[in-house]
Amino acid sequence: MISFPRAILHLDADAFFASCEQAVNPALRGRPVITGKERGIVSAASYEAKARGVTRGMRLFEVRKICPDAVILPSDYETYSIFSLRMFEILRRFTPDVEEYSIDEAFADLTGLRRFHRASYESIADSIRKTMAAELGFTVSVGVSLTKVLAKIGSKHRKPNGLTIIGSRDIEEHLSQLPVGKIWGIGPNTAAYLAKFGIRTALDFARRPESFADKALSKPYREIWHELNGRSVLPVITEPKQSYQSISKAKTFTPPSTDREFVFAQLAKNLENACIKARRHNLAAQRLSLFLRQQDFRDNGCEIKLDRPTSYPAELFNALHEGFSRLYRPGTPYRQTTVVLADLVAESACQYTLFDDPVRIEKMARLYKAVDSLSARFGKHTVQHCASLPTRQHTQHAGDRGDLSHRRKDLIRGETARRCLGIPIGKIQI
DNA sequence: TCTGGGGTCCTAGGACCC
DNA sequence: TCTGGGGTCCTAGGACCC
Repeated sequence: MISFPRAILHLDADAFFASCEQAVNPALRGRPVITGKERGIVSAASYEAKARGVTRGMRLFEVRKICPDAVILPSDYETYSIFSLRMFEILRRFTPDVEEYSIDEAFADLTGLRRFHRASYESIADSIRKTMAAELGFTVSVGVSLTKVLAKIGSKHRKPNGLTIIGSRDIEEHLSQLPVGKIWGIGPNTAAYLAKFGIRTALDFARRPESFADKALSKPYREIWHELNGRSVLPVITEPKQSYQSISKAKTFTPPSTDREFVFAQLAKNLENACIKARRHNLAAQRLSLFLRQQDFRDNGCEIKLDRPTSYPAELFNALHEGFSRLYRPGTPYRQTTVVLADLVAESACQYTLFDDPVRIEKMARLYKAVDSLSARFGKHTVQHCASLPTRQHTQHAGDRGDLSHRRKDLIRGETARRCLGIPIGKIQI
């Protein structure tokens, strides 16, 4: 248990995706910018758009009504990833202890660095904020406190371009304003549960005795309770994420379909995509899960244990088909399919069992190596399995576009982002 | 918040074993 | 056969995050 007071910083980019778009294209600055065109709902909205009433998750036709001059763009993850990397790099100039929490958020441990920087924690945080704004071309919001949970409350307190320090004497004041459901890690279910005990605000929660936390709550919530009381129990995780526990691919289609072949093709395509990602990370799955979501949003799924870890669709189609047949009900309209590759292990760690056919497996490995290199040159799904072909017929929506002009555009945009930040041109893997 | 896509972690309970 | 206690492993499902 860490016993001396810590200074944990949380940094949150303001309207990150929209800000990146404005940073690469100065003509968009000062204008309402929205990303998420490919999904039909708002992923991110610039502050100009938010001022006009645009919110996250809003449907785009609605946006066009309330904000006809909105610039609506498809998401461009390569550009966002480049800005994200630069953001973490800037933070590491101030402290080596950085946790890359998500594409637009980071935690950092500043404890003990006042002497090194000859500055208070507040002015270190302020320098970080200002450096970000100067070098990225958009603002971030920052919170500093004794724990991760409190730092996160701080960064949310004032946005955009905010800096909030929550010292031990300020904790109560901040918590008394905050509904318990707004705390990081407490969702609607837990908020409703806590309400049964008369807990409405974060302060109500923090004030309950430890015996309450021990008796009534599970581990994640006990940890939050400690953190709210200024005791740091959640570490800043500085090791970069190496691997995945699972890889999933999902796709919603509108309108919902009752066509067996079409629904299976969607599933098969998800499987191919999940496998491509697994191979890129040199991972192989020992378990395959699939889910079908009906029109009414009910899910049913099943799970299949695999005989041997694999990332080759050809080896998985039998299992996929078997699972699908178990789940599929004729006449039921489905709107989404999902594939999950789980129990992932490093490919290099895979051993042949007595029952495997090494020759066949080697052949398959060579085949997929060829498929992957063709895709690298000519684009994803240059080579595709027959079973996933029937997705082509009615999904002409954005996202399924295969034409080269989009790809060309993406490349150009990626280069623009690099030039913006002075990064050498080269392929980035997301 | 009427709902897109991609993840993580925790717990309860059953199976099985000594 | 009313019959302890304890451990491990696995799975289903819940809850939450961005």
